[in-house]
Amino acid sequence: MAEKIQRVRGTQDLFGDDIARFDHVVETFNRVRKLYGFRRVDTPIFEPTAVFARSLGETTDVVSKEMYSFEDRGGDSLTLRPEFTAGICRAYIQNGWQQHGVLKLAAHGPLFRYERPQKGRYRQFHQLDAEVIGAAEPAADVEVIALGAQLLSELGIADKVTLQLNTLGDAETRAAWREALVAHFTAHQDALSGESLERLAKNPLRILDSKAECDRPLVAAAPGIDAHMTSAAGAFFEGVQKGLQAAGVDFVRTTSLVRGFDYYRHTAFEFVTVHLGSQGTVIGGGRYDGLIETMGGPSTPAVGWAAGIERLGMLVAVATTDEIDVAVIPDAPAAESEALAIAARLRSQGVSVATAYRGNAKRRAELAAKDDVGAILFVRDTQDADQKLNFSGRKRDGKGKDRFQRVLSALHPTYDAMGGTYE
RNA sequence: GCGGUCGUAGCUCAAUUGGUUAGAGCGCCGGUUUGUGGUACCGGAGGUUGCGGGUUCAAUCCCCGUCGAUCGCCCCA
Repeated sequence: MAEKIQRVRGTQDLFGDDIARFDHVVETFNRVRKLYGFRRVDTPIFEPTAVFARSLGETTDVVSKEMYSFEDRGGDSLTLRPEFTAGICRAYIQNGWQQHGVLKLAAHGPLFRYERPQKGRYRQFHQLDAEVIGAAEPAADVEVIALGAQLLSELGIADKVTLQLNTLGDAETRAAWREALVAHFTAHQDALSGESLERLAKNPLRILDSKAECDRPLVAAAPGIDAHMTSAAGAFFEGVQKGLQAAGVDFVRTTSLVRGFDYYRHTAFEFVTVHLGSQGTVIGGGRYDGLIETMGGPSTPAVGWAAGIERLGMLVAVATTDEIDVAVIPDAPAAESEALAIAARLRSQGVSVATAYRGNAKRRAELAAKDDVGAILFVRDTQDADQKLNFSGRKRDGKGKDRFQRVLSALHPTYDAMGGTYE
């Protein structure tokens, strides 16, 4: 045998229970987003590298180290999308979607990041995405967050997840707060962990969610954003909080919740769980009023979130596999073609049918049992109409009579008699 | 990128301080049995113990490397 080829590191082959969970999450998302009027959008899986490089800032580590970038045959630098937002913004700008006024968009699909895989973190992973583009009002933040909350609720995992909420203020607030943080941590830099010392130079806000024990007291003593908040930014955050309360969405103010990039303004939020180890964020989002302008578009306010499908899938109860209504089994080889005709008839009438390709009736009944079908319809090789069909309910779930009647009414009228058992 | 743990039939796992021919269940294939409510019987195939090197009379077991999985760190758009 030739050498085995294995899947690329950090990718997954989804099947069975895994893909059932995956589908359940996506289907639930599609149902819920329609309740909020979010329209589907689908943008390319790869884009010019500039789409992501420009949105993130050319020099950041994520751009240089964590993107799947390559040259195509024409020599252009392309990148497999590491996020939805930048591609959607590119589409918004390119297609002039301002014409639609406030746009509420939903997307889902694969994303790619070159990272060390761990639980709930893959190199090809999948997200749900929701964005409101063109609205500067707190009500937009409230609506996207409420959408996320209802999604979690309908997935049956709301009790496992907490909404953490914070504000990064407007540009003025953020700059003043950042300056105060740098001053504070610089004054105590000999007490900082080595990692936080690096953050102090590169990304001081990130010190706030440091996991190092020695940083705790310094973080606790760090200046909060509230003292530096402009009245406009304070009013905005107040509006978001009031709106969430009105919408019945519980949240916890989490002053350590920050974002790494400059285009983020005002609201930042994450739905987090303690059930998935260190990769506990299942939905993360915020307001990014500065992004579209940074990418060369008109100054456009926007807010949105993305959710990890794999992570949500790990939290949901096992979705039941697609149940088959009935297995049609010929009792003898001579009844095979009649069984096929009956199966075709039932399927055309909306009854799902399992058929086996080989084996005697006993064997096929065993296979049907293994596949968890709801009932078995035996087809006998006989001219006696009363003995032709035998229906046997298999499951004690109280739906036996219903299955029997569905099968009976879906059969061709020439089958006017059927023996057997059902509940 | 850094550190810990792990890697044995298709799957889940065994195998005495390093010791003979690496086992079981499930699954798969074949047969028997004759009909069906998650459970019958008999048999069979299937492994270079992730891969490569080293130590040893002898390695699934010890050492090094590598690939992969997993947990944490870094990062997190």
